[in-house]
Amino acid sequence: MSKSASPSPLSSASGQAPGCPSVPASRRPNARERLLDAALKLIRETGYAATTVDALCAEAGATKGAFFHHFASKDDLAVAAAAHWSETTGALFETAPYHDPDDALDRIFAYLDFRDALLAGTVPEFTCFAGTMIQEVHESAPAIRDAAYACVTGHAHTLEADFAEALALCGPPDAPSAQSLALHTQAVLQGGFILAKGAGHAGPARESLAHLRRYLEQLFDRKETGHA
Amino acid sequence: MSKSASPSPLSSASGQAPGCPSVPASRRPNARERLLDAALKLIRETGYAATTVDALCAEAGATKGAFFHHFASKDDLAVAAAAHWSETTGALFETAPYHDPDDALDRIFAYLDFRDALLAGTVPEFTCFAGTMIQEVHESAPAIRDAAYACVTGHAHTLEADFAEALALCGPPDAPSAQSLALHTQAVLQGGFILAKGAGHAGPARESLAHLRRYLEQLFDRKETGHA
DNA sequence: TTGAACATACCGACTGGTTGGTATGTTCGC
DNA sequence: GCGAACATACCAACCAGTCGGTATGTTCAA
Repeated sequence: MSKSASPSPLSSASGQAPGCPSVPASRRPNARERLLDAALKLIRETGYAATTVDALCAEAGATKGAFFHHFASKDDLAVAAAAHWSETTGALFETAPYHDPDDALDRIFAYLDFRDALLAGTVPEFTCFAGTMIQEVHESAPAIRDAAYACVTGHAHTLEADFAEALALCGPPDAPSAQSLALHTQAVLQGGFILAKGAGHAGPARESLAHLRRYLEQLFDRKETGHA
Repeated sequence: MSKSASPSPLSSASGQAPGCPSVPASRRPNARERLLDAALKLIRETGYAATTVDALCAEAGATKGAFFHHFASKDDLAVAAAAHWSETTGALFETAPYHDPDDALDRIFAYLDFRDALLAGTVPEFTCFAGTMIQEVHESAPAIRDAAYACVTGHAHTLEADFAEALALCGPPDAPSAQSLALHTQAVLQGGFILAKGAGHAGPARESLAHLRRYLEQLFDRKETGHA
């Protein structure tokens, strides 16, 4: 995907240590959910291979027994976490206000504004879980790679209708396809995330997003509108 | 960076098993060099954390003793491998023919052609060693992250002069900086690599490169030239 | 020219801590 | 009292890193 997170909605895994007496661990949202949230957090911070099952359990306030009760293996958790990521970010994007404008092109630029606004907080908070996993396991764990890539293409797909509509209204005759544009949008975001990780801040991601905005403004011959 | 590799020049690590009688291991390019080549290959295939020192040694036809004779730690090798990557790809790009055209903008489009031509072979052969490492270690190993990010920015820097010249000749009045354009170029490449890893082939990377070309054509008001 | 002193490059068995995964309970809602 | 949801104890494989040793120079004083 490329779905990134605003600090709050996606950083929900509690770091509560096992043994904390206030709330019995088994009474909080079930261990499966907590383990999935922990996976999103830790894997975005340190990558898949470097995230151990023990660390996942500690972060989630669960035990190994709970882990292997819900997931057949670490890889199995990764696949489930990809689905979890799609759900979480899917909800975030579905209810976001960038769908409001009547004009398709306005919605696209509003989407870019929204993505820019998500570039807040620390690097692991706004970068993409799916992109991180794809890069790490693409050769070694096809099941995880496919699940993570489906997050990306799935999210890109939600942009296609707007691109198609904008293309029909004011696209140039030799325009690329809506699908290609939607995927390129995600590629720019993913690339921006990598540079942001290298730089240690969102700066490069913001700049690439601005270039993408300019590209689309030129492509659709819209020179104003954007506020970013 | 974002330097990627043509199959041949960057896939040089020999997989010769230890004990192969034809050429005594100690007579081939020294163990340090072989270990660095092995690092480029294996880390691009399976990532940094999942690449073990033993696997590196096996790939290089070296022993653990040789490994820790030349490198203080696995992290130390990663930093050295980043420098090695910069040297290897630096030589590839320096001697590439895209510098030939007299016009700066022509050189930029020739660079894009060259990058497109590098998108051959298998995914691990054309993707970027530096980008892979940045994503994995950005939070956990600052020294490696910085070394890898320096590969990217260093390569981007080699494009800045051409962008500056093109900007001066035919850039729009409100154009972005040469530095920002050079960095965005790398972001698009990196993002394309991630999608390519997810898809299992270079297709998405090629498409994003085509979008980048179109962006630059529009920005510099050059509608022909490109062949891609 | 020789040979002691030192340096570099490499070898591979070993270690102690870690890892993913298992085996065997316990708890509790129904 | 039964099965899902956990917990605890444990294990074999694996991992990065160590260490004593060898082979092959290089340096330089006698």
